[in-house]
Amino acid sequence: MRYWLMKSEPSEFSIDDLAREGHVAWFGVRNYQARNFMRDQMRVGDGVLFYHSSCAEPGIAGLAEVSTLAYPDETQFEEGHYFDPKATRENPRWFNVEVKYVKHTRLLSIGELRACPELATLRILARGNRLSITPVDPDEWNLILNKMAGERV
DNA sequence: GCCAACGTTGGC
DNA sequence: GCCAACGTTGGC
Repeated sequence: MRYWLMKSEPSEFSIDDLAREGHVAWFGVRNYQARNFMRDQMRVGDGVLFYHSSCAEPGIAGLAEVSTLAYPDETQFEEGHYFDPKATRENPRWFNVEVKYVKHTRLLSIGELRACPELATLRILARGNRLSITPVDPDEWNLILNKMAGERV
């Protein structure tokens, strides 16, 4: 069992949307590293920190769980923003898992995460990080869950 | 809107 | 296979 942090712009898809819909196909990832994480390493039941990015209050807003293995991302075959002319059904290039809602949490802002020395290793806090999907260490996961349960300092 | 940082592209 | 140019990400 592994742990992950997955970014989403709440104007596109927020934790509220996930709560309403129950689960979602994580389509549209067009970065090879992020794809490889989904395709090669994600397993059903993996824990997910749901992160709101590019918004007024960036931070971890909830918990989710990987609910399917990766399969070819349908949007690569369809006309539109995510279309990839080099992808074929025989040779798909992009994959997605599905993720299901677990719960809302209090918002752990990026500022609060940064302020915690034990979380300095969190990939999302690394300089210049842009990956939309990053692995989270078990220690980091436990610490973050504890912080969610506690009061903001 | 700015801009640093990074990934991707394509000419050579 | 190098590397400059370009596009994107995302916090501020």
